[in-house]
Amino acid sequence: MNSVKNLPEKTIERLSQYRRVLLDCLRQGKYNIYSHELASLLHINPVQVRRDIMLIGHNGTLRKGYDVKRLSDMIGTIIDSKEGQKVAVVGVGNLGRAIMTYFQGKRTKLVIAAAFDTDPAKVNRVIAGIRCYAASEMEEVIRKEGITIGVITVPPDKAAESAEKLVMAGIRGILNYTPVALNVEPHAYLEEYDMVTSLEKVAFFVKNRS
Amino acid sequence: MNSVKNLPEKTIERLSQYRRVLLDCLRQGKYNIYSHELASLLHINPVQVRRDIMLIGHNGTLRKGYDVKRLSDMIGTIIDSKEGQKVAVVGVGNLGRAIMTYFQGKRTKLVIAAAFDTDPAKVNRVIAGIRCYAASEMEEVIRKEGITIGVITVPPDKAAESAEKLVMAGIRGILNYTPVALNVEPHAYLEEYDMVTSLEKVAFFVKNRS
DNA sequence: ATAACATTGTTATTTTTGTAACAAAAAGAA
DNA sequence: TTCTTTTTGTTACAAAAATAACAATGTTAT
Repeated sequence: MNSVKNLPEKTIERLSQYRRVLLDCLRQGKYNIYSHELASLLHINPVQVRRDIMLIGHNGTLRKGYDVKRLSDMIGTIIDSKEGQKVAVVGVGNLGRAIMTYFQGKRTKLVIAAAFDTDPAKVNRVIAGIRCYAASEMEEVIRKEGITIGVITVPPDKAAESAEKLVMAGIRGILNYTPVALNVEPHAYLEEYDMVTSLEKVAFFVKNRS
Repeated sequence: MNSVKNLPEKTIERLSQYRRVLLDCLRQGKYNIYSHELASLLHINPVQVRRDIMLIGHNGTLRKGYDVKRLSDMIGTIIDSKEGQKVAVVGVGNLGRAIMTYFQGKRTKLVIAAAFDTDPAKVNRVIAGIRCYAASEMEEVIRKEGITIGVITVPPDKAAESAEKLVMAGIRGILNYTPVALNVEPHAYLEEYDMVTSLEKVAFFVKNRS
């Protein structure tokens, strides 16, 4: 079977990036775009762009490139859920707030619906447009709101506990920003990102450049 | 040639993660670790762990695993620079502060030495232990301090300008957290990370799970 | 002492990802 | 019209990454 479910992981990442660029284009009144333009905006190869677009079953127009609106809609049908998905941010520290602020009114299909923290100064307040609940209410709120994705931005020592609570609440996907490897399989899809690793990687390549 | 410079990119990322786990082990008084333990802590395959460790020319002891201290030191010789490297954070918003706080006193070989912002309320103050300078002083401070790496955490519309300034100041590596693809080649090594893409990826896999 | 086991180190194989090559066809030039 | 150029769509190839297979060998059990 060659359906959308089998798209390569890297292609999914790039689709998200293509759409970001495409939405910028629309804002600027640009209605067509060539594969090589998309490619150079993202520092990748034009062939890869065409290949990705082929894989999702879209097609462009010879010598006119891709219709920006149509392509971005098409990407939407691939990566968005029809009814949208709700996201919870667990941990309203600097990083949590960064994400909440960043998403404010950005996507309609991926909405941050709740934040959780243990700090009484934050609980029951609205931060960056998002209601902050007590961590103890997590299961209840997640179920009631139908939240499917959790973003963990708590301090490292609270990470495992937060993940466990999310899983208990029936969460389906977790994006973990703490440097603690979580164990949530097979209940939830897990994506981990560690800023230190990224920075150390940059440092390594800086050091080893001729 | 099969030197350290030719290590696969993914291996570099994993080395950073191995070290993180190894340092945790040391703190907990665990002095030996098996490849399968390291692997399960990072959700990867034990063979990959052994292979990575082989590639850096380290070796363990049969049936005793790897010496935690020796291995973590060895990883240090690969990914750290002997004299260390200094990092600047450009943009002291929520995300910038998250990174500054996070690094406070963590690594000795990778030190955040300065932050930059345009907000007068932040300039010339010390935030999370780091001196915040005016953006206009960027070139001067970076050269004077010998800063080699820049982390960009400004709002999207300031991203290109910030990158340009960093390059002008002779920066060698950039970690870009804004959703704007920068063009800094061939002056600096560039690593980009977009939180929206990560979240959309999680959303996609949540949606497409059986 | 011998057998069974556990674990590393390494080579071989498979899978995934990226790139090159090129046919097809529309647009413009001669 | 016919030729050249440009750009897509697709297949073929190459590179990178991950996994499997297995030899080597020390350890424990019998």
